[in-house]
Amino acid sequence: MAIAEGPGLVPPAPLGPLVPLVAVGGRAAYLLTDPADPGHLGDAGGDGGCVGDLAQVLDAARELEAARRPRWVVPEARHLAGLVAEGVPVARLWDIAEVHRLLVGGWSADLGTVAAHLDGLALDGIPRSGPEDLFTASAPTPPDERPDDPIGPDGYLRADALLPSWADSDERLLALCRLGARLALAQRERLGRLGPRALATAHAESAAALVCLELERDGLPVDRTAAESLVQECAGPRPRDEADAARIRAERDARVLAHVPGRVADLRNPAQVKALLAAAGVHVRSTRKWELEPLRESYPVVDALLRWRKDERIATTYGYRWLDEHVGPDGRLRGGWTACDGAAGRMTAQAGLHNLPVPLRAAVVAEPGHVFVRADLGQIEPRVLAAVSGDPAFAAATQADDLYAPVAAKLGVDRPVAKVAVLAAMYGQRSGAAGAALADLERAYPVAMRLLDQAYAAGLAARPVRTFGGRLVALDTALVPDRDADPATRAALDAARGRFARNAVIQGAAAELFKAWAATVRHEVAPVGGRIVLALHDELLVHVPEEHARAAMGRVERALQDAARRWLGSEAVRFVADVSVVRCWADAKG
DNA sequence: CCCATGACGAG
DNA sequence: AGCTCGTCATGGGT
Repeated sequence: MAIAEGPGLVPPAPLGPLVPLVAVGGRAAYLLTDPADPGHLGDAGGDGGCVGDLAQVLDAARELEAARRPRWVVPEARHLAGLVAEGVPVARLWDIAEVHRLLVGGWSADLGTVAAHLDGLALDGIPRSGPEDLFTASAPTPPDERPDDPIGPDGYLRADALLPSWADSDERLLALCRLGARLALAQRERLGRLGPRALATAHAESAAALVCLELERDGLPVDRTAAESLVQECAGPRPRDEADAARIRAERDARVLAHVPGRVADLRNPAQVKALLAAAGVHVRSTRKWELEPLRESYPVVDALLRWRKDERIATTYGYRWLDEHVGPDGRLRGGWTACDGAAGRMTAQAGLHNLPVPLRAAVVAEPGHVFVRADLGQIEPRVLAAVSGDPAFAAATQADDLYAPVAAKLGVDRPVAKVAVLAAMYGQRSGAAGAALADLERAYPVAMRLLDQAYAAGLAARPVRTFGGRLVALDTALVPDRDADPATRAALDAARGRFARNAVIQGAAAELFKAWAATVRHEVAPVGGRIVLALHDELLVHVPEEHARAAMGRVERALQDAARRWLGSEAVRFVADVSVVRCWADAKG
């Protein structure tokens, strides 16, 4: 969880020219900085920058990208959406928002928040846009002597600084560029204090934001006809109108209700479902799936209910409406992507891209002449634990294809016992019996176990932790007991924070490695026409012309070795990926 | 109309 | 095991 101090294992990335860019409304601007002195900015009048109409600035930016490979500095990656939409393979980025999330945790990272944070101003004083109320309208406002400065007279970023209403002149767009450069340099200075690895993480997180933009641009190839027939199997035919939809819904409900004659219940209401089940002689604490699953063999009504839920899920969430809304005329399923969530820093996706029900994966099909190179990381979390803890014995175990085999041998237990023990150590199992093996684990891998214990203790005490790559995970805002909570509730919440922290240092570090891998894959497969079309925590789907499938496989594998070596700064821990070529996502072995 | 909660999908 | 996310639904509040 701590950043390794001492001699840097990771060589500092070459700085390269930083080029702040902003795009607001139909206009944009960028300014070159002096690589030797990034604080010194160019002059937009000469060759030192460009400002004006968006299309014109993008033309110049495209040339600059090809010629100089600058590191674009943007308030958030979306400012580069214009370039990305044109298919420009933007190589390097400094995403101020992503770097802020890395440095201070949480998700809020608008430019006003970043500026206030770096300038040492209270965050609750940040001016917010919106209709002025009587209070703010009557409050005295300091004289505005520098109307073209995005920082207002109160020291805060103007609420409308990135809106077309304010950023409507060359002068103001260029002032925003200068502000972006200043903030990026301040962020870099703070990252430097955390060690060289944090700077590398900042670059990788920014690259992940570019991956997200391209995922949104390219979408996931879907065979709409196949998808519709899969939906039909669960949800029935496409309803002609509202009455038809109600009829189909009633038919689906009837298949459950028929098991309990003489009773009606709204199956979408858990309380009524519980009563319905009780009437059928099934008494449960809740109607959760894991509680009902063991009963489905003995009670037909339970089996019918669980089938109903599965079909209802398709009908409501992944049905015709979902296809209509998210699958474009080009057969691509598109949703929004974010490079990190507000917790440990995993990528997130909307439009169901991160939780497609397994049956629907049969509809994810490569386009004619293309295939998918599918790759997923094997046993990623225990391997990451070995890496971030620096435990030499555990690192030795990662040399095996199956990490649990040497662990089992060392503990003198069967493999399933070793696996449960390792997972219990990482995630804090409360039930079940990993007991004796857990104690052996402490003796066999004390360094790794100590890292987990320290994270747990930090969570208990509501102290923040940092991931291996430097991401701050706050623990003083979540899972906080009420003032009048009883001791038992407090203890439960403390323990929950402990488990959360223990999980965050593993899950967060795994997310960092995954994103570094994804960014490297993006770069490596581009020359053979490959595009990442899905990123799923430990799995990548790359869409590639079939004649380049073999080459792309090799590049995906090599990207892992490169990314892991750069991320970890050594080859002490082995990371493995299962890579295969498939036409349809469902053809991949699970 | 917003928000907490239950439920469930994925990793 | 345990943790994260997004989505849809209900129901109780404002």
